Amino acid sequence: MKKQAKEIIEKRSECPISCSMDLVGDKWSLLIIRDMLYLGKSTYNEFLNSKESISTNILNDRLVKLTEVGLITYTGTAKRKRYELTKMGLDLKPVLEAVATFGIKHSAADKTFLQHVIKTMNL
Amino acid sequence: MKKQAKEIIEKRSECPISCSMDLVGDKWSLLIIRDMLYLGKSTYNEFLNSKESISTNILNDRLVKLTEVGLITYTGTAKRKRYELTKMGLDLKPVLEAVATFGIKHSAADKTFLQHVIKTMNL
DNA sequence: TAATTAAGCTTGCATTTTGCAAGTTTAATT
DNA sequence: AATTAAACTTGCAAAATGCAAGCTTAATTA
Repeated sequence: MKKQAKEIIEKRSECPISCSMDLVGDKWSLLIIRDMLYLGKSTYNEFLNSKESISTNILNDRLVKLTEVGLITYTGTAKRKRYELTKMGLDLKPVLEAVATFGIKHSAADKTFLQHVIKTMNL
Repeated sequence: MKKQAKEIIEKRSECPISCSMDLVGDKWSLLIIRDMLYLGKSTYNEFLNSKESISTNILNDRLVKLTEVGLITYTGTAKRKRYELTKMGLDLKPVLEAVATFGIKHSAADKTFLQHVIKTMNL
C-alpha cells in the first residue's frame, strides 16, 4: 500500500485481454469507473459512499493506480479533487455495458439501479 | 485455498456490474474463459500452459469456483476432464470482445495473438 | 478571525488471497 | 509391470485486502 512515484504495472503477456485485466482486473476498479460513467460521481467521498463500501485505503490506491495508467485524471485543488475519465477511460464504456448486460441477465439485479444503468447506456 | 462443499460467493451489492465482478473480477477467471472461447482449450494442462503461467493452486481454485457459479462445466473422467462453457459462460463472450477491443486499442498487443482473437470474434 | 467541519488521504494491523515449489494420486500409456 | 502424466494438493512466504483509527489542511460557520 506504500506509494512510490512509479509502480509499474507489469504485463503477464501481450494478450490484449490479459493486458486489460492487468489494468482493471480487480474487484474495485470497474466499480469506480461505473460510478463515473453511470452515476455522475467524481469525488473521493462520492466513491467512498457507494453501495459496495470500499475502504479508504483501497479507494485511494485505486484512484492513484487508475490515474497512473491513464484511465482517469483530476482537476481542482488537493482538497477538492474532481476525477474524470480520460479518453482511454471512456473507451471502457463498451466493457461496462457488456458487463452490465451480462449481470442483468444472470444476477438478481436491483431494479432501481437498473433504471440508471439502462437509461445511461441507452439500452 | 481450502475447499469446502459450498463457498458462497457473496455479493457486495445488487448492481449488475458489481455482481459480475464478484464472479469474474479477478486477474485469472477471464483468461481461462478466453482460453476456452478463443484458443480452443479445455483441459487443466492446456490452461496451465497459457502464456501468463497461472499456478496450479490458483488454476484449480478458479476451475472449481467457475464451475460452482455455473460459468463452466466438465465432462469426462476425473483424470481426463474436459471443461466447457455453459450457456451462462458463453454470455461472457461480448464482455471478452469488449475487453479485447479495449486492449487492442490501448496496449502494445502481440500481433500473432491478435490474429486469433480478431479471427475468432469476427472483427 | 477563531473554532469547527470535512475532504482526502495515511497508518497499523489482522485476515485473505496469491505465488511458488514441491509432493500426491491414479488413469493411461509403454 | 513399470512408467508417464494429468489433475490436483499441500506448505509456506509474499502481497493484497479489509477495518478502524488517525492525520492534514482547505473550506465553512459562529
